[in-house]
Amino acid sequence: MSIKKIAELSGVSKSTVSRYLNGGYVSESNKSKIKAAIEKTGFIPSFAAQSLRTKVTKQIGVIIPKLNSYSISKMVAGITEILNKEGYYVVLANTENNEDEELKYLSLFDENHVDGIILLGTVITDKHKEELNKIKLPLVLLAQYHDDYPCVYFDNLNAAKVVTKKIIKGHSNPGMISARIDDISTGKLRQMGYFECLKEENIESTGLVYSGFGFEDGYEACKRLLKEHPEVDSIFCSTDHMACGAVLYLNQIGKKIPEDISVGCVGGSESCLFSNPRLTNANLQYFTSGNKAAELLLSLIKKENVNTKVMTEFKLDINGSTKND
Amino acid sequence: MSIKKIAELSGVSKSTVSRYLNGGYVSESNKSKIKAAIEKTGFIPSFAAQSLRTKVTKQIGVIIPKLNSYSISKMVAGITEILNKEGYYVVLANTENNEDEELKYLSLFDENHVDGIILLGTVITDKHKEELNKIKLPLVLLAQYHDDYPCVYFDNLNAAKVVTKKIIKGHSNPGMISARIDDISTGKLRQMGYFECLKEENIESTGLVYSGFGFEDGYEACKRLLKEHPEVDSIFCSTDHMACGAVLYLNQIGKKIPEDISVGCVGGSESCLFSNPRLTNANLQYFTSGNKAAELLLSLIKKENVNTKVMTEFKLDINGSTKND
DNA sequence: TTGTAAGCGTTATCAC
DNA sequence: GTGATAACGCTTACAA
Repeated sequence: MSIKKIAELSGVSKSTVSRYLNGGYVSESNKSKIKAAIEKTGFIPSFAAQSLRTKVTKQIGVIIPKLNSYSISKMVAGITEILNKEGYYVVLANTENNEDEELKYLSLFDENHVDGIILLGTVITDKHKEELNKIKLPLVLLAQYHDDYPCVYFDNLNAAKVVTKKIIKGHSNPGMISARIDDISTGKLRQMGYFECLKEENIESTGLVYSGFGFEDGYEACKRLLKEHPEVDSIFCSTDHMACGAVLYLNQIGKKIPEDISVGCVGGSESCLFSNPRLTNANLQYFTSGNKAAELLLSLIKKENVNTKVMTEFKLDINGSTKND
Repeated sequence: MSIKKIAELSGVSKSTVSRYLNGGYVSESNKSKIKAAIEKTGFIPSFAAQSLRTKVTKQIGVIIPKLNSYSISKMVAGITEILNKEGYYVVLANTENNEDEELKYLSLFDENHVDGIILLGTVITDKHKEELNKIKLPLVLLAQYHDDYPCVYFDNLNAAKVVTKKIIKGHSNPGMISARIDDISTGKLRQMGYFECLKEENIESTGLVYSGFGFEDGYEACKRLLKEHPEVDSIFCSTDHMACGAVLYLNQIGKKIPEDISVGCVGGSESCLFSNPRLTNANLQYFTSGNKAAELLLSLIKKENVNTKVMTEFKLDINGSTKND
């Protein structure tokens, strides 16, 4: 089925059908003839022919490092929500944390395959920069800040600060379970937030231990923290998964949360609800950030003049793991 | 940049470049000239022109009801793993549980936009069947069984049966928290599995309550179950989220798991690990099922003669919420 | 308001 | 082995 067939069926020329499809001048009588023919045949214009001709694909490339985490799923969901609503298709490239794959898709997408690109949460290496600078298409970085490119990112520092402030209420020996600081967002910035808060409140940190991102890692880290600093009575964790592990350990050794020890984290995934008690956390609102990234990209595609550095807001979600004022 | 430019740069014709790209006859000397030109320019063939000409898009449409759940994320991850590896792009359509959207994407995709379609876990209505029967492209249903279409689905009944068998070890008053049975996979089949097991083991069910899918729902359902049947000493839950809620309630009222009461479920998401103790569950291996669906679709595209009804295997994951033999 | 014709960047056919 | 040339299905000047 093609525009040519529709033209024949309705007794007009190809161009008239094309004009009908694209909202150009068509007489009422022809309009109805064409409409009838299209409905009868279920005709849908060829995507390939359209984009070959117009250089518009109505597709957006979304490059993700992995699809297994709550946060990434939510961001992608937020992206698709906006994009599908606006008539765009989302082309998903899952790189499984493989930098070369990332670069491959970047250049693959750039060659008229899509109208814009969203690159999700990877470390931007020099190789990336080299490739990114070649990109001719509008591009948005999501979940990471970078001076040189449009981006949507989290307020990691303040999120950490606000949670820390909450967990130390009614406690005097704060501790932290931190992600490694070579991870800027999750490690460094959140740790900075913790220390900035303590400084403002004029309290010393009692102890800090490093931990991997997993639930188990948090469990082990908590054990270590309490062994080294048994007097710790509040724990701020870089991520929710770690915090869940910590809570499990505290439960197992009979600590009362939040009476004996309070816990808080940055994140906001479901795991915060599954823990007992529920975790006080700074909810990063991943879904919304996905929305924002999609909106920013659409603005760039439309060549609108917009702010290309978008920091998303977090929401302090107060639950049973911290004392009330 | 186009094949024509490359031809000029390397002093051959368009067709020779095309042949080079597609592995046809090209002399060694021309090969190296063309190779050099392509490398210098970073040329990538136009996706639109290729698919207009060949009718092959190297894109697969994946239609999902939502992207917010662990199971769907995992399945999509499994799909992208295989497809990206095979050089296909995944075009994701998120319908937000909207049936009309689903039908829209089905017909949109069918018109040469993609080479095949994976439709993920929705109820197949009559309207769906009407639309599905129109589809000319290869199509695979994932996470649901249907007589009329190729599909990859879970062994819900046996998964439930095996978990039930495990939780009743050392207990004599089984109870169940069940999803509503109008949901065939999650509700009906898993309930059937529970009862089939009890029948084989010659035990009566002490009590059954219905519950929504949420964590909270499981919590409330567990409360109800124990109120109506305080003697219940093992609980089988249709899903992991429900089970987590149940475990939380049991912890709160001071029941010892698994000594006083054992708990198990079908599912296998992270939440099973976050609960205390960890939940014995039938892991449905969502990721693998995504793999399988992608593989089946690729076989169909290649017109290979394969079995179009694929039941995936589950894995009994034994954890602290049930007694050992 | 409509139709003709050119062209988007490929691949496929065929003659050389 | 190679190069013209037509064709894929659409949009868009331009002419009518």
